Amino acid sequence: MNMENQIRVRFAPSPTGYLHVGGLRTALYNYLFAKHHGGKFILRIEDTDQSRKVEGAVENLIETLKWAGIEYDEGPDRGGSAGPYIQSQRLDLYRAHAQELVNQGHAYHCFCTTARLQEVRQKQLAAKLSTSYDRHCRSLSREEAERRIASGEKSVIRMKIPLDGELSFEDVIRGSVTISYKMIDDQVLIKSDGYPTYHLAVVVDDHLMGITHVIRGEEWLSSVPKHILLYRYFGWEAPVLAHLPLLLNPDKSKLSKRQGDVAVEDYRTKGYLKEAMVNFIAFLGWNPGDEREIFFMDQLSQEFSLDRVGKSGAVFNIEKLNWLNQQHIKLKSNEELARLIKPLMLSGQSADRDDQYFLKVVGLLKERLNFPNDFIEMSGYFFQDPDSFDDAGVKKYWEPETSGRLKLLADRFESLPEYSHSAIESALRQCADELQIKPTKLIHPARLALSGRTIGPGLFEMLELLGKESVVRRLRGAAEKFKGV
RNA sequence: GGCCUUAUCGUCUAACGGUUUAGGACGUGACCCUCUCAAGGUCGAAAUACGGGUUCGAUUCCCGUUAAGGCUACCA
Repeated sequence: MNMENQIRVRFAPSPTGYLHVGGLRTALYNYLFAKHHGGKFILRIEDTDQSRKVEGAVENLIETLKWAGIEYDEGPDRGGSAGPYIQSQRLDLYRAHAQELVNQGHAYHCFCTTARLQEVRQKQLAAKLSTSYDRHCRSLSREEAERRIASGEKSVIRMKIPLDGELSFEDVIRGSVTISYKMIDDQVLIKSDGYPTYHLAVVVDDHLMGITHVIRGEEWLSSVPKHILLYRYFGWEAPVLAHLPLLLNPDKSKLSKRQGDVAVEDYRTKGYLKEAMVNFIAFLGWNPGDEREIFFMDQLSQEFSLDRVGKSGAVFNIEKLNWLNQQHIKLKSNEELARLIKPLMLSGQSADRDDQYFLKVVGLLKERLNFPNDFIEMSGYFFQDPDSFDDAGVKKYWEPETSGRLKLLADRFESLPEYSHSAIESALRQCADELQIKPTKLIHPARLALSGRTIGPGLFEMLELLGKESVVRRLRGAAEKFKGV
């Protein structure tokens, strides 16, 4: 592979707290695109807004990406040849580049106060005009600007937008887009605190880091002209652009916290598998073009292509996520699933049983799990005798003769020379036969006696796994307990 | 308000002018399987926002309307 032509993409979140599911998708698409083309995926932290900085957010972001299996080749904690990967550590770079723009006449110092800016805006609003900076300082001479800076006056650096004309650019997903310069403000490049704005930093970094493709959310589409203009001012080649459709609430508004969880970690703590999450997120805006639905990360990277990314926003449909979660649980081996479940259990819940037994319980309950967590609530009776019995179940299944029947059944099981699934089943059916009742008259009460519930795995699998001793004990115990019913 | 973007079943989407009675999946309804619950299977209801063009032929191309979303900060 030719290094010159190697594809380099990046995910550039700002550390304002948690990783948003929309951010996860952006990261995922970038990652998949890089992997698919044998390129590099870079993580860059965009922390140029000091007021929005959140303690621990970077670590949290990194941790969540790693959980999802999105590994980056270069980033804050990994290093790389294009570092540093945190924008607050690159301030000199932005200032130097902004100065270059000033020197070339593509940008200028602006001394307008916040108060004046607000006043201008108020007037525009009152006159029902669209709000924009009135370019008050654009005509200041270099000499005057130098003088005011020297005298200690605060300023920002703004880029010059052409006064008329328009700019067209190509987006991989959206095709050709044209925006008139009249609609664009003389954007602030360097803020009065010396930090760059997003627009300057993103262009400088993407270029310096050799980014070939910018894949990001649609909310950036409108600011592309500013970026393209900056590339031109610097004499750089702009990367290929791809603006992803947004993720939506069920009511089609932009996905927000009010209508459900938006933090990836929330889904993680709820017990969604990373495989399900990745599979689901990948399909929000992309599909393989055929009818396959279940995908793992490596298949996704093999097949991912920007050509198959849609243009319209996608509702985050939790029902489908749930289904995918269930599918991925079923696809896990008992061993894998057990590894996920074990840490969730209280130490006493399964401590007295060996791993083989635990694994078998997992296997028996796997199909019934929507979340790994469900196992805890479902599996109690596999580890200790039930201490409560479903009232409605007792009422429904327990007849006056039932206790006697279960005692007989217990006797039969006890004397079974070989305690296997088929032996258990034929013993029970034979028993029912002798009692001249249908097997279900034994099956339902037996399940109740063994588990305290009316729902659960097949009775014979359960009986076998529980073992003769505890089955006999539980049958007799329940028979005694409910003999007066 | 202005600018930009988008528009196929409730939801995610397929169909890159004709192979389409618009396909699949989730959800939903019925049925089957069955010792319960799941799982699985079968069948069903369910969509091209609207109006104009272009074309022999439009879900697909163009225009308009409508609706939704994004942007409109010294936030990203």
